[in-house]
Amino acid sequence: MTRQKIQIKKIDNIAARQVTFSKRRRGLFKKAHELATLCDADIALIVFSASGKLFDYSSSSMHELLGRHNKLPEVNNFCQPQYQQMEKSVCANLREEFAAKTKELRHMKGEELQELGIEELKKLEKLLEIGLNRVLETKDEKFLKEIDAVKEKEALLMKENQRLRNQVRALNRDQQEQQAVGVGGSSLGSKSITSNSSSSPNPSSQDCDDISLKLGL
Amino acid sequence: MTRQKIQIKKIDNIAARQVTFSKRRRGLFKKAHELATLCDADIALIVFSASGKLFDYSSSSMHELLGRHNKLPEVNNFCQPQYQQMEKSVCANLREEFAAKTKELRHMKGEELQELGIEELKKLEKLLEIGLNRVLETKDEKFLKEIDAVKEKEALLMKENQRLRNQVRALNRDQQEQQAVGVGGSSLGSKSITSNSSSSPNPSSQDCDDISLKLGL
DNA sequence: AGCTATTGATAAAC
DNA sequence: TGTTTATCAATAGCT
Repeated sequence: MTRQKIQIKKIDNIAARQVTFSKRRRGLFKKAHELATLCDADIALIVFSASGKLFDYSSSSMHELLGRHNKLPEVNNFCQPQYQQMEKSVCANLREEFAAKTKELRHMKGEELQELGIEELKKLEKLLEIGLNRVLETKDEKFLKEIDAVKEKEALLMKENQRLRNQVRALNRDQQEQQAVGVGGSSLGSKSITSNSSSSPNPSSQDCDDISLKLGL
Repeated sequence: MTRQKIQIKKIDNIAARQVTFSKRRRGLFKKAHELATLCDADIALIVFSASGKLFDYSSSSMHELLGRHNKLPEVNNFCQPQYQQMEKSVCANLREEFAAKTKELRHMKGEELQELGIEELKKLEKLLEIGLNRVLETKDEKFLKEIDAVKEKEALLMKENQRLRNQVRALNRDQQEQQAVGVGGSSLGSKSITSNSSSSPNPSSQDCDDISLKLGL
């Protein structure tokens, strides 16, 4: 990948393969460590060289348990026990972390505080205040968003109302003109529209009032 | 590592941390695969995100075994003894609960709040207020206890001081009486006591001042 | 999610 | 293996 790009396929030359293995293995472990550190992730990494030699890395909490791999280096009957061991240790470790997390959560809920010292309580207080503030901020944001959404709806409704009002006015005008000309015949459709508009003489302003009321809460 | 070099330590910004996690995780898996392919190595890689989500990679031979992570226990019951399956399902459950607890804790710390609705945020707010109040109460209790303890100590010290003062006064009186009678001989011990008391003419009130100062902070 | 300027990783050489 | 160097790859900060 320098001097020249290489293809990702098994390296034929044995010596070159070993060299590359060493170098890339280091790089891989470094990357694993960086990811674990930067992103607070738990990582377990096991590498067997082609000759069967074992290398492993595990971040933080898993380290102790997975470290047992090193106690049985060559004797390892390969992959299966390795994996099972890893699974077990991950599980055991998970239990531990679970217990720790549960306790932390209880503390944050104000339970079992007696076991804490004053300094720990002060830290907890700060943590809770930060959390509370963030919650309040987020809640406000959500409220504002909702208000915006309602306002947008309001604008649309007012537009639509205006359109309808104009339509009604136009129809009324048409009808009056027809009556003025003395043409008595009228369709059932236009009749119903007329009756609707007459039953609520000023529908537009009333709708607006309703909306403002809703927005006012 | 581009635009600007970064330090390898936990990324504070939550969104940035998630983005980096995604990017680097891909990179790590790619590197693992390349190493396995180029150098004919067997590699197992397990990554838990901070929120408890599992990602894994394994080369060739381990693939089958590690693939079982994601499958439900009842799906693969071929060669595996039952207890291992139980272990696995227990582990899977634990992982789920762990993830849930982690999320709850994050919410309490004010992280990843966008995914919550207003009602949930209100509940969270209440929870945090309750927790915070309890912490404040407990802290106050601890402070009061400590003050009581110090006060008790103060009382004991004052008592002891009184006793010592009386003793000193008695000894001084004795000495003066002896001198008045004209008996010049005096022991080395009484000499040292005399010199001590004379170097600090009013030891009792001074001690009291010190204690009040300490209590005053 | 996609784009670059940079940093980082590393193939080839010793 | 360790070091060096010329390149290629990964990715941090933006958008």
